[in-house]
Amino acid sequence: MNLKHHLEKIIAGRISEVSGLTGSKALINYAREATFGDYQANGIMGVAKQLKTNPRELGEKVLADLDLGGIARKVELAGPGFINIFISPDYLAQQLNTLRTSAALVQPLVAQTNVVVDYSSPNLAKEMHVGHLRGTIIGDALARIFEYLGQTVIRQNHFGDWGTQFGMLITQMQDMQQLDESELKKELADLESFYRDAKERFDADPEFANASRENVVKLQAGDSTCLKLWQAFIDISVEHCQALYDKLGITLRVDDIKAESFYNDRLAGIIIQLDDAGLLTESDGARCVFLDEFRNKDGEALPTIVQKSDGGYLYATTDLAAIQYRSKELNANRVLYVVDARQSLHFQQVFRVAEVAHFKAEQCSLEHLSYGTMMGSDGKPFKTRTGGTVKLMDLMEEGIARAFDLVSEKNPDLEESERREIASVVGIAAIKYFELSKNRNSDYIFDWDTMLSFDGNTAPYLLYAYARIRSIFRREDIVSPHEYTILVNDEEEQALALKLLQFSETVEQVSEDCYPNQLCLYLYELAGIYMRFYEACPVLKAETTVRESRLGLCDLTARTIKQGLSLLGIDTLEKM
RNA sequence: GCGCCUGUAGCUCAGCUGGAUAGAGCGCUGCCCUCCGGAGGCAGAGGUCAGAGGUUCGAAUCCUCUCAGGCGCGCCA
Repeated sequence: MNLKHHLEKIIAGRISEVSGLTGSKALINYAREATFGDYQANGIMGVAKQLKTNPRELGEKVLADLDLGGIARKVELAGPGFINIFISPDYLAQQLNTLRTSAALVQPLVAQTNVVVDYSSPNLAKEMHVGHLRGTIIGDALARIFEYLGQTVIRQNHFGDWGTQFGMLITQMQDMQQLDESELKKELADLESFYRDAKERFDADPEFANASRENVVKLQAGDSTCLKLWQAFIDISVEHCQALYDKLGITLRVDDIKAESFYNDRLAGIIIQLDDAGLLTESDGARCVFLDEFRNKDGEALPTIVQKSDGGYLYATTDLAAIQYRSKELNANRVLYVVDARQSLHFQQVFRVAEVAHFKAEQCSLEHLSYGTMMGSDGKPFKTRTGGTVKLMDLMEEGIARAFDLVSEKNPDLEESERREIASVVGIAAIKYFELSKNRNSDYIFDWDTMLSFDGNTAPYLLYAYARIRSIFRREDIVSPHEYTILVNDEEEQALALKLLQFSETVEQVSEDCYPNQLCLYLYELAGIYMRFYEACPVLKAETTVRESRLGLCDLTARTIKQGLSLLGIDTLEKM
């Protein structure tokens, strides 16, 4: 039940009736203070203005025959024309008892859509580094959320596997043609240094550089030797990535890979279609699309280059082919590009070209979900002490090691193996949650101490809150909390009940505007409200009926935290 | 030069389509409590929301300009 939407519908309908204006909005929002109720409608003032009438009078009329069907215990007009809605405890209890017995905490959305999520998309030439962390984690959380809401999610890992640097890598590999598979794997164990070596030779040795350029051409022309070497390299690189995804708890699989090379044989067709549509212009030998809305510094048209003067294609071409594939073949309703903010101009151009060229269906929405950069404590992009990029695998291992120290300090009596297990969950959770809890638009400062803190909006705090609730149910005399009937009386019970009911509102909201930090905030607030409830309302000491009701609230809280974290791609622990 | 993003408490960050007295955590000050696992609860101090105009009954939020930082801007991806 999405109470917010429900109230919006009823009250907006009432406003329309009274005002005679169709499409009036109630503008339901959470009330900021308890004295203003639980929800408030802010739409009266705007409508009154339109009608040039007194907002209080209009409010009175709206309230006159308003029937919320037992949802509210009190509805009042306040201030210049707010409608404050106080939710009835009986209604909360009734809703929670329905929720308690249902398998899912959130009902699937009525509309069934195909959602393509393009995320992670590292360059296979190199090892994944911290720059890939944020997009990978945010994209994965969004994919999970859409799936949970019953949408058909199509993950697309748009690997970079076809750029010019592969010529260089192939040349480097040519020295190893006689190696068998396991020996080759050993050579490629550290992709980073393999790449570095190749680059060094490329820069120092003209013969090597020439061979590399030739290899690019050969590769793209389908030369079998080059293709074989390329494929061997890609296979190993994909394995590296998959190991990383598994460790990080990312749902991407080999089947989700639609690398750049996948679109290779469609690129010529893209050019032809653009040409047929009369959109192509040749400029300095390159083939470009010029659109009016994009202009450069001198007010001149800004090109989207789709074919280089040497005949090669660019990533704009590949992205156009991908749009066509996703819209026309995958039948996407939404395509979400979880890609960092620096590419925003590129996407604006490509999306617009795709639209003008009809590469996408009318109702297919292309959305660039951009995100900011990870900074070090100095406020500059996050680097190693020596100024290099931080490998993702190293980062995860450091997180786990730090979590292990922390667990060992807090709980030294646990077996080491158990502490290791806890550490691997806490360390990964801390990193992921830290990324997700921030508004994706802003740059943020990476800080181990904050993300591993047990205070504040962090993974350890939530994991601890969860484990603590669960510990109640390990008592022998508590068998099946799902059976308990929930009663809602005390103020703290009401607050908790309402918050629990709002889980679906939050998840649905995130599916609309794709800000997972809203879900993090919800979980943090839920845990806080629960703590206040637990502080004020004795559970185990209460009389049977109340005790069981409160156990029911505890159980529902635990389930909600677990489900919420799971949507963010974070595991929970029964003990920690 | 043009464009995009960012600027909120000492620090790290929230603040949803404009709504009532701008919030949280850390740090600082004080208080309380022990049904689970104190990795707890409550309260206080701390803000010209970068600055200046404007729109509005109402602006951190929308518009314009200025300042500061980050990023992008024809054949890399």
